[in-house]
Amino acid sequence: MELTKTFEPKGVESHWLTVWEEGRYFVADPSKPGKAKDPVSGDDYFSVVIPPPNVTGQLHLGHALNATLQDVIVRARRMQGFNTLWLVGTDHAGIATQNVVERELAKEGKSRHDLGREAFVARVWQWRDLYGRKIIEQLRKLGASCDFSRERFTLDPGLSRAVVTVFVRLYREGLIYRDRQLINWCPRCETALSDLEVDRKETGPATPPSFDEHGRLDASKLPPGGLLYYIRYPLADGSNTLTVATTRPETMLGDTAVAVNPNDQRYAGLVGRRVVLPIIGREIPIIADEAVEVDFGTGIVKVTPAHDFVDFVVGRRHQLAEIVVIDTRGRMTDQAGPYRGLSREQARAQVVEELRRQGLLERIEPHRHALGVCSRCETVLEPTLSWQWFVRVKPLAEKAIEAVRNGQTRFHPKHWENTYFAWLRNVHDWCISRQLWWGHRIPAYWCRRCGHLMVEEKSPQACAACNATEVEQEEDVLDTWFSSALWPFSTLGWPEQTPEFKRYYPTTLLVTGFDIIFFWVARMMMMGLHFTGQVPFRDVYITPLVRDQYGKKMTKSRGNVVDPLVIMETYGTDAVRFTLAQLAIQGRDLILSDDRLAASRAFANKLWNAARFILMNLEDAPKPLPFIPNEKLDLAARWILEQLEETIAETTRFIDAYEFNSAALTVYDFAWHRLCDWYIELSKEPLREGGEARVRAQFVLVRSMERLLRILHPFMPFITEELWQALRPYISEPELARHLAVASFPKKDERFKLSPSERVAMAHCVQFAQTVNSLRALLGFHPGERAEVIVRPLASADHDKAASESFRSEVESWRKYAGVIAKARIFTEKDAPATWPRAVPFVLPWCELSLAVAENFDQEKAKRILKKKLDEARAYYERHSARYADADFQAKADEETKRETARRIKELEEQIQRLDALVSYFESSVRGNASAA
RNA sequence: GGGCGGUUAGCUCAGUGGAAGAGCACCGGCCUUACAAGCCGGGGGUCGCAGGUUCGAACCCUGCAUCGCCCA
Repeated sequence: MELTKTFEPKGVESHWLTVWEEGRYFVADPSKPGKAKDPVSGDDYFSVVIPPPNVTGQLHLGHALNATLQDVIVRARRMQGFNTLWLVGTDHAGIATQNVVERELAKEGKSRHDLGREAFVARVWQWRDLYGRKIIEQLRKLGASCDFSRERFTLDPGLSRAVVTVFVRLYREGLIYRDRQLINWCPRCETALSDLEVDRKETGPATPPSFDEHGRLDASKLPPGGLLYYIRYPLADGSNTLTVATTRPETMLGDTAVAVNPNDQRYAGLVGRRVVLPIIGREIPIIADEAVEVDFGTGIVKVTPAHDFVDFVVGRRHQLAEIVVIDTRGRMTDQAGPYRGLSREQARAQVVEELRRQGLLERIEPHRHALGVCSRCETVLEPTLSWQWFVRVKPLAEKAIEAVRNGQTRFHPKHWENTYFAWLRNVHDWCISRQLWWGHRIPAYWCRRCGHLMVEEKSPQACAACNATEVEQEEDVLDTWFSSALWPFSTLGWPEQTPEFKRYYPTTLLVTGFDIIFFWVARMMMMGLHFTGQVPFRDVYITPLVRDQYGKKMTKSRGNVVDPLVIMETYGTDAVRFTLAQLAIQGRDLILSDDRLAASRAFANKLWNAARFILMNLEDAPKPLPFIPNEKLDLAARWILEQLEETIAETTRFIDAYEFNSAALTVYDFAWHRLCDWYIELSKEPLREGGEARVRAQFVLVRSMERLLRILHPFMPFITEELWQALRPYISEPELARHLAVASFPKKDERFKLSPSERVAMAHCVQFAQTVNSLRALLGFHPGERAEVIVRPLASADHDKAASESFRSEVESWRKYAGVIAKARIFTEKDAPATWPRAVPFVLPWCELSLAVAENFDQEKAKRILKKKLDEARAYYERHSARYADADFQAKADEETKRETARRIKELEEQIQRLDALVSYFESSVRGNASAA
């Protein structure tokens, strides 16, 4: 099989997507037993539900990261033999989707009201069917091995049924109630929002506005916040005025009291008196309430119960009237007197003008505060008094806290559980009704005749109270997150006891971002525990946040959003995935840069070429290759195979611990720096040699590469599948899988290993070769030029004949290899040529070597190198011997450490002694023979 | 105001108690027939600051500084 000279990802990727799909490899089968078992839970399955992206979504880097990490685990588990399900789908994203379709309609000059509810909802479905699967397609392209046959959507019949079941049960248990309260309201979306859908936007301090010559204000230039207005309220007895401070002067029209803090000595005498509300002329009381901050403004505040959360609470405490002056579209109501019909903004400008005209505007100050805005459209929210449905969260939260506290569900990294706990401990009731058309319509029914309320799974035929048949359903729909909270079990068929639900619940893992801990994780936990009695997932892995190369969060407004599809196109999907995995460090943000992506692309290319080299050398090989046991292999072969098995074990450990970065690095290091840099180079000789040597090398290369491809497959599925297919005919394995995607994940094979002394020998070999290479470069050898080196034991070992013999035989075992890597002929003293030209000596902790050099080599340079090494060795020696001489160290350090330190000191002593001798030799021999011996 | 996280080489980051590491960037030498998206070398860090614990601290504790995030 011929491979191109460089890796071309494009065709490869789409090809394997099709093949995997046709093989139905990712379709879960609940009836099959798993071939692996989790050592802790005992589960033979592995299931993950994707955090549902919303239907309006496009794949962004956050999704790409999230999906990549899920896919790494899922592919690994599938290969390990677990019965694996990765369930995929989308949520209906009530507000966002409705907005999209409303904008479409607006282009046709229509509003949703023109169509009516039914036609509008039909239109949204149409939109969803056309465009709503885009993100799923993008996930496929990324190589995500989801079970696309089980794709779910929160508005599917099954999931909708789960929503109704849950709603009715919670209502009957008293955990859902209806109430008229002040809630967050978006006047643009015209719906209620939950606390979590409110963004806080820091505002101000802004520049106070200027009035024109007519005393008018330009409403369009008035900032939405950032100002504090001081307004005088005359006392009802006309004796004086009080000054109140507010950020929202237009709400004064709805004031029903003025308040001070009961502990505020300044105003103690005021409480119980009355003021006249300017413009409106209403008399309102002065009350005392703890909620008033003494330091805010003048310490006297206006109270508008219908338009401010604090004031609402104060108002209920003091039984104040709740006067609504702003309606659901942000327009002033009839209660706003002269300002009725104006927008909030216009009303503000006019109220301020009027107060000024009447001399009641004391001053306007710049002021810093936070404005609540809609997380969807950034419109400034209007706290609004209305009837809504709420979930009583506290009782549910307690169980959710406990399940994490006792370890039934674990967070990775662990510290995120603090965020989870903090939120659940302070949780408020959840406003779940939305005044939208797109979503799950609340299963509550009203009798038109007597007003009786019925919450039922199915529309009642008649009123349970008066038997009238005119029954109508609640108009509101549920918060999208209400249905997402059920996702881990509603997608599996609950409330039915489906095979999927029985087989795959509780799910094994949830992978998501920290910003979603409240929206999803906490709510899924609450609902899961309440309705199934079990946690919805055992592990929660919190992904890092993706930032751009300047460390900035990617946002549309900054314009620094990187489109994953673009970089997939540029670098190849495997490279993007590998980069993301490599940078996914627990507890840290992920900064993506072109450099990293390029490095991953280079890695893919490196693999490609390594495989190409191997394949080039398999033309004469039998299919499959015969298995060769450890004993029949030479040292280098056994070394690389042992390294391979270590790499397999380590990578598996890191994947199990969700340490994706370390897993990726481990594989990378083995592939590049050991397999490619060492073994492939070492294999060239036996391959050339032919015969048994060639056959053995072929076996080792194929084994190393194909097992490497298996552990790398979860990270880089496409290139590994492509290369593995090419190698597959040569693999000898009973019941070998047709494709890598479903091949077995390797387990550490203990048969391939070195003895301890061989391990030391190879470590020496590596160090020796690196030293020779380093000297070659420093002394200006041409890369193609062959070096000649003598290696001998350090002086102290010289006298011991046995030691000297074992030294010689060790060198014998690896000198061929070091010779290849360092392009050198290596001699021991025994076989060194009798006449030796000029040479540069060098000393390692366990040997001495000298490198033959040309007549005119740079002696000064050689001396500098030696001196530098000598200084380093001395510094270490000083540090170690000082430590070793310390009485406390002798008394308190453990034996192992002492032994090791003593050994190093001895080693360093010898090295220094030899180096020192060599340096002085150099110094004394002006132009003498440098072959110090 | 409360909490969490970071601060290690020019950049991005590994490294949870016993000789400071990787990738990229930089410098030098090489097209050595798998790979120039490559090969072989090299330089570069009082591990934010100050105390403490310890025989021994990048690592544990305290305080401070600074950057970022979350909550109120």
